[in-house]
Amino acid sequence: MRPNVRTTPGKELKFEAEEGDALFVRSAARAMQVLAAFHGVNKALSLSEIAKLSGLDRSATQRIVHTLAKLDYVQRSSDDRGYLPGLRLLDHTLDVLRLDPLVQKATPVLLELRRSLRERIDLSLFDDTRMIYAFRIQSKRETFYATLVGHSVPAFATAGGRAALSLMTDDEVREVLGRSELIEYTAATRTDPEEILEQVRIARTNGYAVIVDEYLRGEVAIGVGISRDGRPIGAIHVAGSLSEWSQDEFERQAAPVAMEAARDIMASL
Amino acid sequence: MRPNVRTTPGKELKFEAEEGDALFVRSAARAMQVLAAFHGVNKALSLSEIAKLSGLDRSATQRIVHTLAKLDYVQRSSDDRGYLPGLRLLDHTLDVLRLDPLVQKATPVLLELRRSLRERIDLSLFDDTRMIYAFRIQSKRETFYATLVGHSVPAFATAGGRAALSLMTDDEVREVLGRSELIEYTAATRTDPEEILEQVRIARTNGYAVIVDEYLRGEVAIGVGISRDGRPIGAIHVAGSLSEWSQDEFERQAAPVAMEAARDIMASL
DNA sequence: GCTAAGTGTATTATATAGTGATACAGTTGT
DNA sequence: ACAACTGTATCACTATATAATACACTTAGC
Repeated sequence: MRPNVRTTPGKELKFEAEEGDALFVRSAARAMQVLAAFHGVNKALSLSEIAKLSGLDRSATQRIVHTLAKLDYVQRSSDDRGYLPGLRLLDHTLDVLRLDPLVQKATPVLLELRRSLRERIDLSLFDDTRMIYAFRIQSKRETFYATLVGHSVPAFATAGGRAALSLMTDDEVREVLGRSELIEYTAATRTDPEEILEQVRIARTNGYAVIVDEYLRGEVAIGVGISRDGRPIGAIHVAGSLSEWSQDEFERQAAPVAMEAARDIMASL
Repeated sequence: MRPNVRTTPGKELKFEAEEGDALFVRSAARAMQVLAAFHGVNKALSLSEIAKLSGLDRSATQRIVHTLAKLDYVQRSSDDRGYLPGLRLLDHTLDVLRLDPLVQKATPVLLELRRSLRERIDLSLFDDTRMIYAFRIQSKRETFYATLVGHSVPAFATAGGRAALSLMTDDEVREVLGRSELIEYTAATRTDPEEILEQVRIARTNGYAVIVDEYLRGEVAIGVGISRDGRPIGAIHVAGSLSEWSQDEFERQAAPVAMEAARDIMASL
C-alpha cells in the first residue's frame, strides 16, 4: 500500500476580524467556521465536536449546524451518527472551477498535451504557500488513487510549486518560504530555505522545475509555472514513475512540451 | 464544436427559515446566499450584482462580501473588475469528497474497472432530482473537456440517474419526476413521466440503465446504481462513443463489469 | 470634457436577530 | 441502571447586524 497524496496540514485559519473592522460580519464567518471544523478530521462529527473544533459554543454551533443542514451544506452521516459536509458545497466547487480563467483556458491545452505525453498531468492553482489541485488528467496505467479536487500540496517541495515560486523575486520567495512549514516529506526533501531558493533559481533559468523523490518516492515530476501580469497563478505538473523513466529522459521528453503548453495557456489568458 | 456538459439550471434554492423555526440562523444562511449568487453566472460580479442575485440589499451584501473576502471565500477577479468565488472553497470540496464513504470506497474499484474497460468512467452522487459528479476517470482518447467536479446532471435523463432511480419504488420515482424539470435535452429525450418510469423499471430488472442520445448526442452510457440500506446514494457511469460502439456491443461489454464493480463497492460500504 | 451611472468604502442610531444559559428526552455504552 | 453522550427546544437580554446615507474613484456615453 503506497502512501497516496498528502494534504498540507490544516493551517490555523483566522476567522476573527482585526481590530476596528466595522465591516466584518461575525455571523457570516461563523457559518464558515462550522464548515471548516471538518478540515482536520476523518469521521462524522457530533455537535459538540464541531463546537470544540470551530471554537464556538454549543448553542451557537447547534443553531448554525441546524441552518446549514436545512440548506444541505451539512448532512447527517449515513449511519446517522454525526454530521458531514453536505453535497451543496459541490455546487460552489463548480463555480470556483468554471469561473477561474486559468481552469477555463488550461483544460483544452492540457488535454492536447496529454495526447503527446501519455503521463499524468495536473493543473494546480497557486495559493501562497501551497498549490491546490484543480484537476487531474490520468495516464493510461494509473495506479494511484485519483487525486481529489481541492487537495493541496506544499509549494516548496513540489515541482509545480517551485515552478510557480520561480516566477517571483528571490525576496518574495524567501518570504513565502518563511511562512511555509518546511516538512521533511521524504529523506530527500530539501528543507533549508536557501537550498530551496537555489532550486527555484535553477527553475527560473530553465523555465521548469524538476523534483525527484522529494515529495513522493519513486516519482519524477516536472512543473511549469503559469503567470498572469507577472504574478504566479498556477502550474502544470507532469509526473511519471521512476520505474519507467530516468530523470534525464523524462526531462527531455516532458519539459519542452509542458513549457509550450504553459505558453499557450498564458497567451490565451 | 460539440456541446460539452450541461449543468442543470440553478434551481431556486430556499435560504429562508420556515415559519417558527427558532433555530434557523439567518446570518449563516446569508453567507451562503452570497456565495450562491455565482451559480447562474459566468463572469465576475460586482457588489450590486451580488446583491441583486442573492436577494440581499447592498449594505448587507457589502459587509458579508467584505468578510468572505477576508477569509478567501471570495476573491477579486484577476482584472480587478469584480468578485469571484475564492479558492478557500476548494478546501471544503476536499472535505466533502474525502469524507464521503462512497467516494472513498469507489475510487480503487473504479480504477480497477477502467483497467478492464478502457472507456470513460464517472462516479456521481445522488441528490434528489440530480446526480452530482464526484470524479471522472478519462478514457484513452478523451475528446470532451474534462468534466468538472460538482457538475450536476438530471437524474431523469441520464444513465446513472435512471439506475439510481431504479433503486426506489415506483411511487418514489414518480415523486422525484414530479419535482424534476423535464427538459428536452435532445430530440430523443423522454419527457413523459410514465415513459421514463417504464425505462426505470427496465433498469430495475436488468440491474443497469442504458441511455442513447437522450442527454448527449452520439453517446452510449451505461449506469449502475449504488445503494446503501436500500436507498440510492450514487451511480457508476460508463460512457462510450456511438462512432465506435453499437449499443448492444457496449451493453454486453460494459454492463456486466460495471455491475460487478457496483457490487464490490456496496459490499465494502 | 463633462455628465451620469457605476464602482468599492465608511459611518452611524436603531431595533432586530442571535446569544448562551438552562432544560429535556432519547441513545449508547459499560 | 447508570453516566455520558446524543440532538432539540425555549427565552430574556443585549450585543450585533441593519439600512440609510455619504464619499471618493473609475468607467462609459456623448
